[in-house]
Amino acid sequence: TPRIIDLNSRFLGLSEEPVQQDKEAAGSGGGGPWEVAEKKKKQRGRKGPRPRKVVDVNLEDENDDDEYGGGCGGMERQREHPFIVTEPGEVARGKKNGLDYLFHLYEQCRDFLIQVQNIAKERGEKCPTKVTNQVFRYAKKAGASYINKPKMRHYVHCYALHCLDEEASNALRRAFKERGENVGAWRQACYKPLVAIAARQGWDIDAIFNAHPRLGIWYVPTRLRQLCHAERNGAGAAASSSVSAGAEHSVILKPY
Amino acid sequence: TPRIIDLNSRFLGLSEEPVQQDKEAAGSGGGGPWEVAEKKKKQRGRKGPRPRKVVDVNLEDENDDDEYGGGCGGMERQREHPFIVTEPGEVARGKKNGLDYLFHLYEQCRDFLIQVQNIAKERGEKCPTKVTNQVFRYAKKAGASYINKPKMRHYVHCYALHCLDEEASNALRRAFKERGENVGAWRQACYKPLVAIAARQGWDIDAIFNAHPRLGIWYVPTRLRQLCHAERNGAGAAASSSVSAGAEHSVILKPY
DNA sequence: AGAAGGACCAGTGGTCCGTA
DNA sequence: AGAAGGACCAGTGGTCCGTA
Repeated sequence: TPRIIDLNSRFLGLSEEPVQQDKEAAGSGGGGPWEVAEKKKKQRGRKGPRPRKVVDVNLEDENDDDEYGGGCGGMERQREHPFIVTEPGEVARGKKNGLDYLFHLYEQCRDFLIQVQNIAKERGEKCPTKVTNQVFRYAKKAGASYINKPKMRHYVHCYALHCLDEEASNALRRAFKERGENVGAWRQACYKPLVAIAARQGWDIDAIFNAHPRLGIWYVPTRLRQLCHAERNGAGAAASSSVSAGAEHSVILKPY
Repeated sequence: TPRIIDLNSRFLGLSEEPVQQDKEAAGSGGGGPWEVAEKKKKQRGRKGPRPRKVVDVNLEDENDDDEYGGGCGGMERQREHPFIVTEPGEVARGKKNGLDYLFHLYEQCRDFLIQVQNIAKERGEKCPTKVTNQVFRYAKKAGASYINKPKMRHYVHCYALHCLDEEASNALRRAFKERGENVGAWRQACYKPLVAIAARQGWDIDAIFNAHPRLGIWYVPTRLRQLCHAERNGAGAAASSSVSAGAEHSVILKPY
C-alpha cells in the first residue's frame, strides 16, 4: 500500500490580488491558425474495443466528501470532479474543481519532481529536469492519485499563461466565467495570449518556458508549438512590432 | 538511395601541438571502484539465437581502400576497421583507425546534430539538444554509415577527456601506445582522470559535460556516472582537496 | 582474444478514445 | 455534450551479444 503524504489535502485558497488589465485576453477571435482542428484521428492499430479495468464500487452520484482519501484500502478511487472556470480566489461549489486548484496541481507536480531529483542525486542516477513519467509514477505512489499525465499535459498551456502573465490569465478567467463558457472554451482561449507573448519575445517558446523557474519543468505542448510556428509564418500577416531577432520580412521561414 | 554528403571522406590529419604535462593520467591503478565489473549479464527475454541480416558480399580480408564509398549501389558496406591507440597526430597504418579519427567522428555527429536542429527550428518542431537516435538516423541517411550509436556511446567518455583535459588525454594516449596496450585498456583508463576532474569540480558530472560547448551534446555515460558516485561516497577515502561544495566530511551521502 | 554494430528491450512522450 | 484518465503506440536511450 502506497505511502501517504501531506499533499493530498484538498485545495484551500491561494487567492490572488484582483486585477484590471486585459491585454488581448478575451474572445475566441476567428482568424489565423485558431481555426485549425485540434484533433486529427489517428489509426491505433488496435483491433476491437479497448479493455477496461474492472471497478468494484460504482458510485455514480454519491455525496461523501471523503471520497479522495488517497490510498484508502479497499475503497476504489473515483474520478476527479470536472473543472469549471472560476475567478482567481474563487472556490468551486458542488462537485466541481476551480482553476486555482488546477494550477495548484502543477505546483504539486513541481514538488514531486524536486523529490525525485533529490533521490536521483543521492543515488548518483540521472536527474530529470522535466516532469517525466517517472514523476507521475512517484506522485501516484506517494498517494496523489488525482494527478495523472493526460490531465496535466492537457492544461499545461493554461498554467503557462498563469505563470507568464498572471494578470492576463486572471482577466481571461473572469471574462469566460462571466460569459458562462465551459472549461474547454477557456482552455482553447489560453493559446492566443501565449502566442502573442511568444511573438513579442522572438518566437522561441521553448526558451520562454525554460526561462521561467516554475514553468521550465514542463514540456512545451505540441499544439502551442504548432500555433507559434503557424503564426510566425505569416498566419497573421500584420506581424507585430518588437520582434527581437531581426525577422521583419518574416513571410519566409527562418531559423530563430 | 541515401543522399551522399561531404563528410564521408576518410580522416586526414587534425594534428595537435605536442604536450608534456601528465596529471593523474597513466596507469590502471587498482583500488576503489575501478575493480567493479563493467558488464552485468541481463536476461533479454529473447528465445533462440538472434537473427542476422544477410550479407551479399563477404570479403573477409580484401585490399581495396575504397570499400567505404558511402551508399555506393550494390556494394555491401563492411565494418569499420578497429581502432588502435595512436598518439595525437598519428595516422593509423594498415586496416586500423586512429584515435584522432575517433574524436573526429564526435565532431561529425555534432555537425549532424546542428543540421537536425536547424531543420527542426525551420519546421517549428521540438529541437534536440543532445545527440539522439534521430541524429544517428540522419547521419546514416546522409551517407555517414560508419557512424552508429553503440560505437559513439562506447567511447563518449574518451572524447570527454579529450575535451576537458586535452593534455591529460594526449599523455594517456602516448603512455598506452608505448606500453602496447589495446584500445579496450586505453578506454578503461580514460575513466580515472575524468573522475578526478569531477572530484575537483564538485562531482556534478552532468554540469561538467553541459558546460562544455562540444561535450554538452552527449549524454553522460552510465558507467562514468556510477564511478563518480562510487568515488564520491568514500570509495577512495583519501578525498581530494578542493571540492567546491562543502563536502569535507563526505563519507555520508549528500546531494550535490 | 579484441572489437564493431545490428538489433533488442524496458520504459518515454504523447494523446486517443472508451468511459462516466 | 463536456470532461477525466486508463491504456495504447511509435519511437528513445541504452547496451547486449551474435558476428567477423
